[in-house]
Amino acid sequence: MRKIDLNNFQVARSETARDINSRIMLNLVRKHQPISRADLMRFSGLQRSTVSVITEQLISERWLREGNTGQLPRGRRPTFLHLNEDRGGFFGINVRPFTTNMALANLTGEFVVQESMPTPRSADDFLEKVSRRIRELMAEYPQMSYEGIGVSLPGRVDLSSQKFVFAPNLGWREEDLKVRLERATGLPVDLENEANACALSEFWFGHHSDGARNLIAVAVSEGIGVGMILNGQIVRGPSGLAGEFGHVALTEDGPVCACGNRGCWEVYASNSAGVRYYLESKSPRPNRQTRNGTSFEDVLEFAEQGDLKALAALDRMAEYLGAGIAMLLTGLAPDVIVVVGEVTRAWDRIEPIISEVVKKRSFTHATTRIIASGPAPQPRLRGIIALVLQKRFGAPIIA
Amino acid sequence: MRKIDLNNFQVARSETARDINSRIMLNLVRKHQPISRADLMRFSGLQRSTVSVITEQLISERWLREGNTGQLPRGRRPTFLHLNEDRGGFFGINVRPFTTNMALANLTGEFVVQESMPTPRSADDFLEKVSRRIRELMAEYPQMSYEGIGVSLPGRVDLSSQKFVFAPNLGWREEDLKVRLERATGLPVDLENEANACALSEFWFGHHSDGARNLIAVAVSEGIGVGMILNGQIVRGPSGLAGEFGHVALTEDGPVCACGNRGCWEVYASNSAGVRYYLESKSPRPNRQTRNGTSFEDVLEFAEQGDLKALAALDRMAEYLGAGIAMLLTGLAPDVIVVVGEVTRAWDRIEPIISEVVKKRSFTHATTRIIASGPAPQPRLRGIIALVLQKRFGAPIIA
DNA sequence: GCAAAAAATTCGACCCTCGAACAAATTAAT
DNA sequence: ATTAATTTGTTCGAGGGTCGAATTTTTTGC
Repeated sequence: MRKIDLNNFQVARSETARDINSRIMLNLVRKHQPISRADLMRFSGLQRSTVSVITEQLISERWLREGNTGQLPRGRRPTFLHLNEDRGGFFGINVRPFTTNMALANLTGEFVVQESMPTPRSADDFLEKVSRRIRELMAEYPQMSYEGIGVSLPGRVDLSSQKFVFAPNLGWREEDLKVRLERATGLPVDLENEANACALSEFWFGHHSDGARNLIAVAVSEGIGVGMILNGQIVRGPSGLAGEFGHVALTEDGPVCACGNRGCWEVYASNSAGVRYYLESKSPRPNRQTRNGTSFEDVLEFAEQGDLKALAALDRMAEYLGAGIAMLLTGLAPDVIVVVGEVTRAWDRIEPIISEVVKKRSFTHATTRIIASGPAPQPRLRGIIALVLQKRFGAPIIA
Repeated sequence: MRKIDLNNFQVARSETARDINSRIMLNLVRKHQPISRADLMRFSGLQRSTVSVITEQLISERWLREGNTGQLPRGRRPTFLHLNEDRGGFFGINVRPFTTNMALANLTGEFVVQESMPTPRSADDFLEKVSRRIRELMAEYPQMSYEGIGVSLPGRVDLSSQKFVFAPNLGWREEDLKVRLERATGLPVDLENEANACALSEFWFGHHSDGARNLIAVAVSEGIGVGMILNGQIVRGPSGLAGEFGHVALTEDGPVCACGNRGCWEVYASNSAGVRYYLESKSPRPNRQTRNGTSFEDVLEFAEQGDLKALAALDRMAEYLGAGIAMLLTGLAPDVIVVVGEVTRAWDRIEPIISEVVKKRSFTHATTRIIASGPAPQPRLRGIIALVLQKRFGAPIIA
C-alpha cells in the first residue's frame, strides 16, 4: 500500500473514473488483442454498458480500432478490437557515447522508422540535429498524432530539475535538454537513464513471467548501470541517483574507479574490465597503446574464435558479474534480473559461472530468474519508447 | 509512473472518486490539524461544496470531529476539524525472540494500551494468548470501532500465502498465522517483517524531511534486516524476501553465517558480532560459556562506563555497519537511512565512524541523510500500527 | 420459422464533483 | 446602531460517470 504524497497529488474529478477505466481497457486490449467488448467486460468486471461507452470513446479517439468478427458456437459474433497501429508518434532517442539511435514507434511499440547517427559532441549540436530530424519525420508521416519523445542517456537525470547529473562518459555539460527539446519540437520530452530504459524494455515487452512486478536490469557497458523496477514502478530515488550499484565497493582497496573510490563493482565487471583482463593476460605490463586499440567486441570475437586468454578474461568478468548480481538478488529478490549488453553474446559461457557464484553467495530462498536480455536489437530504444507509452498505458496519477 | 497490474486491479466505480478524495482529506487533516474546511479546500483544490459533503460524511463515520472555532482578522470564524482520537481500534503486536509487545492505538497512532509478555514457545500458544487478550481489550473498550491487527515478525512473510518464510530466530513452524488470528478475533490481520515495520514507523511518524518518499531502515539486532520504502511503498518483492541485505556477502571467505553462506554483512555488523568482537578482545580464545552470558546490552553498558575493549568492539561494528550502509546509499540513494536497534544508544560514538566509511566508500552525489531511529520507544510497534493505519490513510487500490 | 444464446446498445437510477447562489458570522466604517 | 465588506460554510441544479435491467441485433440449432 502506498502512502499518499501530499506534496504531489491529484484529487479525483468527475472524469477520473473514466480515465482510470479507459486505461484499464487499453491495457486489457494490449494484452489480449484481438478481444471483444464482451470479453473486456469479463476481464474488467465492468458493466457491458460501461465497456461499450468506453470503447466507443477510445475508438473515436483512435486509440482502438474494430477488426474482424470472431466465431462462436452460437449467438451473435463478437467484433474484435485492436490497438490502432496507425496511431503512434512515439519518438525514442538512445544516446550512447559514440552513436545515437532514433526511432519512431506506434501505439504497439513497433518501430516505423529507425536510424542512427554519430553522437554530436555537444548538447547544442545534438539538440539542433535531433529536433530537425524529428520535425522532418513529423512532416513525412502527417497522419500520426505525435505523443512525445523519450531520451535514454548514459547518466543520471535529476527528476525535479530534469537536468543531467553525473554523466561522465558523455562530454556534455549539465543541460536542460528537456525544456529545450520541447521548445524545438513542440512535443513533451522525458529523459531517462539508460539502465532504467533497459529495465522498462524488458518490463513492457519481455515475455518472461507475465505478472512480474519486480525486475532489475544490469546494463553492462563501459560501466555498469542498474535499473530497478519495484512494485511495478521505476525506482529513481529523490535525486535520480538510485541504481548506482555499479559503484558499490566489492573490496575496500581495489583499483581506483572513475568515480574516485576504490574497488567498485564496475571496475571488476564492466566491458572495460573485460578488456583489461584480456590485455593483462597477454603481456605482464599492459601497453597503453594496445589497450586503446582493443575493444570489448574484439575480446568477444577472440573468445568466439577460441582464444583461451579472451575466454579467461570473460570468465573472470563473469565471476565478478555474479558477485554483484548475488548482491542484487539477496537484497532485492526481484522476479527477474536481466543482463543487458554486449557480454550477453557469450551468455552460454558466462551464465553457468554467474549462476555458480550467485548460488554460493546468496541464500536462495528467492526464486529470482537471471536471464540475458531478449533478442530485441535495441533494448534501450525499446525501453525509452515504453517510457513514453507509459503515459497512456500507465496507472493514472491520483492521490 | 506505475504499470497497471492486470493480475490484480480494481476498476473505478461511481464511489471511487469519493474514496480517493476522502482519503486525501483524512491525510490533509492528519498533517495540518486543526484545519478548517476552507483550508482543506485550498490545500486540496476541491470545491468548497465537495469538501463540505466529504467532511460531513467523515464526521458522521466518526473519522473526523469538529473542534474549536478559529480566529480571523475578519469574516466568519472557521470551525476546526481534527482526527477523532476516540476512534481507534488498531492493534499492533511486535513479536521478538524473547518478548512480545502489544498495543492498542487510536486513529492518530497514539497508544491507548501497551503491554508485553514473554514470547510463547509455539505459534499455537501465541495465537491462544494473544487472541484472548485482544478479545478482553475489545470488551474493555467497547466504544472503539476495531479496524485491524498488525503483527511484526522477526522473519519474512510470503505475501501470496501470508505464511512465514525464513524465520530462523523464532522457533515457529511455517504457519498460517493470518487466517487463524482473523478467525479467533474477527478482525483483519496483516503480518509484516520487523525491518519493514521499522521503516513504516519512521515513514509515517518520523519528523525528518517531510516529503521523503524513499526511506530505508537498517534494523540491527541479532541479525541485520533492511526495510525499504521506495516510491512511498514498502518493497517486499514477489516472495516477501526483499530486504535481506543482511545476507549480502561483504567478503568471499568470511565467517560462516546462520544462512549457510560466508561473510554476510550481519556476521560483521549485528549485535551478535559486537558481542563477539568484545569477547575476542578479552581472551584470545573466546569462551563459549562467557559468550552466552554476555549480551549486547552488556557491551553497550561497559562502553558507557568507559571500557576500552567494549568501545573498540563498538567501533569495529560501526565500521562494518558503515560498509553496508554505503552499499545501500550508493545503490538506492534514498532520502533517509534510519538505523534502528540497541546500538543507537551509542550513536554519538558510532555515527562519525559510519559517516567516514560511507564517505570513503560511496560516491556522494546523493544527499541521503543517515540518522538514528527517533526517541519513540517501540519503533516496531509504532510501525506495525502504521501498517494497519495505512488501510485508511494509504492511497486507494485502483488500476 | 422459431427458440435459444450471445453480443452490443439504450435508458433511467444513482453517485460524484462543479460552480454559482445563498446563508451565516464577524469586523470595520459610518 | 447600521451598513458594507469579508470570510466560512451550505444548498442545489448541471453535467459526467457507472450500474443494471430491458431491448435490439445477430447467429445457430431444431
